Amino acid sequence: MSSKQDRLLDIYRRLLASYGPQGWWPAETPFEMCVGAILTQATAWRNVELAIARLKDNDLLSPGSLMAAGEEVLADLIRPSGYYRQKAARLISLDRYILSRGSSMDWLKQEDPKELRQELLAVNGIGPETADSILLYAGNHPVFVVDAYTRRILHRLGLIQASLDYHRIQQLFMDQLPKDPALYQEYHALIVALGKEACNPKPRCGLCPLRDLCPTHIIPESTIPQG
DNA sequence: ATCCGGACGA
DNA sequence: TCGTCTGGAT
Repeated sequence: MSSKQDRLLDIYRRLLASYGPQGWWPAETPFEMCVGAILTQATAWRNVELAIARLKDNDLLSPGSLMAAGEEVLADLIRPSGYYRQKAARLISLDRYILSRGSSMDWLKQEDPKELRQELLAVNGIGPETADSILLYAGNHPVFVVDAYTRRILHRLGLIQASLDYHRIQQLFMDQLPKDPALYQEYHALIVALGKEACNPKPRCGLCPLRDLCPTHIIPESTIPQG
């Protein structure tokens, strides 16, 4: 029987059964993963793919190459991913940091994730979600990634207040789930799948595999909370 | 018009 | 806490 303790694991099993393994992160190298993490900030992945393809065409997906290209060239290439001036500056900050640590990027998997997190957060353009994404998907560290979908979905499921902060939402997952990076990688990806397919800002509960355990879908439409 | 796999500065 | 950054898809 499922108690309150393993509800998140139960939700995970349902999402996996409905959507299948997502196989995240879609990148060929750790460096490409980090670049994607910056480019996808508040941006649909579809647009990020265009930007990454353009970088790849110009051989700019290796450490050092972004800095060498220069901010303006970079901005022009990543234009389809939006926020292109900000993100060009952020990619250069990222590249500088990676060069300072070693371009093989082995350190990302080998060093203490708590120390790495502090360093990442000190880089311009890397906030909590981006830092944790890099730790989880490029470093294979057991750090759960929280994004806007995660907060919205948990709130609609009645599991948290909409105002609960990043760290506490992260703790909720990490307290209830085994510290397994493969599990965290798949779970976050499945949450994003649910957020895209069904749990939109205007929820499409008819498509939702969790609707039978969600209090939101039985509320009349006019009173559905918009948070 | 609305919404995207946020972060930063005021 | 809020305004801003920006293009692309629906």
